[in-house]
Amino acid sequence: MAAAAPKHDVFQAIADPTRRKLLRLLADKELPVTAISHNFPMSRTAVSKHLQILSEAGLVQKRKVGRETRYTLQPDPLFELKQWLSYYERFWDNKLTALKRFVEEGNADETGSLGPRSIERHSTE
Amino acid sequence: MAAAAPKHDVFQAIADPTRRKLLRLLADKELPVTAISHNFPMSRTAVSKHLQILSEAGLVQKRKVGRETRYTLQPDPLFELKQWLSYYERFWDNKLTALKRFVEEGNADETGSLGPRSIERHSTE
DNA sequence: TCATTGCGAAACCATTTGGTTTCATAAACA
DNA sequence: TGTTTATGAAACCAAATGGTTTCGCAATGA
Repeated sequence: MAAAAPKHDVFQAIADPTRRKLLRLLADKELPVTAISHNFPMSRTAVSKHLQILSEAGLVQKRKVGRETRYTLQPDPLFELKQWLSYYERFWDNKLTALKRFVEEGNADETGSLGPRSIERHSTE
Repeated sequence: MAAAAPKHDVFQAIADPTRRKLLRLLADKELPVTAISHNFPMSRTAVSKHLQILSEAGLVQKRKVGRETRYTLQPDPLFELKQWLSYYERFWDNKLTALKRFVEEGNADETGSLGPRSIERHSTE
């Protein structure tokens, strides 16, 4: 047993926009590497390496079928993220009204890469 | 507008364990750099650079007080994380919760993720 | 059998990251 | 005034990251 500490954790795995896009892509479908790579502006090998990282973080499952390796989402590790995040929920619960307005104004980004300057700084002090 | 795209986004900012620890530390307290750095096994300068990255991601606020620079948590950008994560909740949620959310959201809308109403407390507390 | 397809491993490269030490400067204090 | 304190900027470094191209090999198919 004694599962060796994985080299890549969930936080690191989702830090890269390509890998976030991969997770979305594999959320419902099971796809082989080459098909996956057609969705990205980089080599198949590069995509394959991203898939490896996701695999090390436990975020995707691979299955060999003939000469193909098919990948699909394995969402369980994301629960750790959710737990981490839950600590901070109390903070925006307080500001719920402000955030609600923000979201309803349509500022939410849907690209998955999510532009940073997301929420304007209200000088709260 | 025209605000130059910040170099660091939330996903990248929280990828580093030191920075996650910083967020926790500053969650309730407002602290100056030197005091903060006492909590970490690295130089003050190194901590300062982490704080800069968090600042660029909008996750901390700095305030100059005399010769000190005091930092505190600015949790709003974490909401973006929650939004991203919400897409995957259906995978680990039980069917009842999923149905509940579906009903509460009225339906899948623009982001395909969540509207303000889905800000809900989770059992994690 | 032989060519093709799907894939990972390896070697390589440029850039980023996370750390260091040193230095300059502004604020506080004796 | 002169000294100490708090901090950021700069220069530097090793390692990690994200990409490439080349190669080998197993599975498929003509």
